[in-house]
Amino acid sequence: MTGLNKNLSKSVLMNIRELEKQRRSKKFFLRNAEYVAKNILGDYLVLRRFKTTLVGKIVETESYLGLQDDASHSFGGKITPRNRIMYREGGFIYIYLIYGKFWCFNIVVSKKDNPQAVFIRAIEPIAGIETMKRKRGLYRIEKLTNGPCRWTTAFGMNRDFLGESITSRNVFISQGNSKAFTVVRTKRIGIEYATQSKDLPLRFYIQDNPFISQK
DNA sequence: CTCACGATTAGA
DNA sequence: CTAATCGTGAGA
Repeated sequence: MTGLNKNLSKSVLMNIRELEKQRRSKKFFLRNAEYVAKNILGDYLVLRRFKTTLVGKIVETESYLGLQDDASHSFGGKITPRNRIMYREGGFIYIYLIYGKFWCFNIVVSKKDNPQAVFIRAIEPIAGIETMKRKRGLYRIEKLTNGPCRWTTAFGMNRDFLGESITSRNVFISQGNSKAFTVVRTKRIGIEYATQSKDLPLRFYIQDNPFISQK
């Protein structure tokens, strides 16, 4: 816990201008899903709304490769009203409801008609923590954002964000100021239905980060 | 129109 | 371990 508190207080020193200066460009999201998933670890997800700004460090991601990946919603070129956004060029939000109550947040990446996505599985809370606690109805920080639908709840992410840009003034990714960590690579979680691709090592996380999702 | 189910979570 | 909970997508 001591180490965690130290990290948090250090990060809070960042201000919004600093974050804006390092904002990831549209061009960055034209890269493939593996590249983006790996390289946004340590980056900051920034959500500005009304008076509060929520910031979280991205600590766990998965890549979904699209056409050839039977775990992906766009496998085999499938197009539905829900996943249509995946077929646009990278830089948009693909968010969907799961189990009737949770929201899964993805960033569409790669070029138009190459429907790849990066799934953000966990973040470390950095700023706006009181708001996150309130939205989660939970006051212990350890379980605030350590899961794909826990952090989206903490950030108030929902269907309103479907198709929105991830490079806008109010919603963006800011390049991390330190990449001094080890990246662990494993197979993806919760995709047992995918017979061919389920064991591909497409999940990435920051080693020893306390906010990695529990299996 | 019907109906099975999910890139999860909380709670027993 | 299981229930929760509803939009989505496939099929009739």
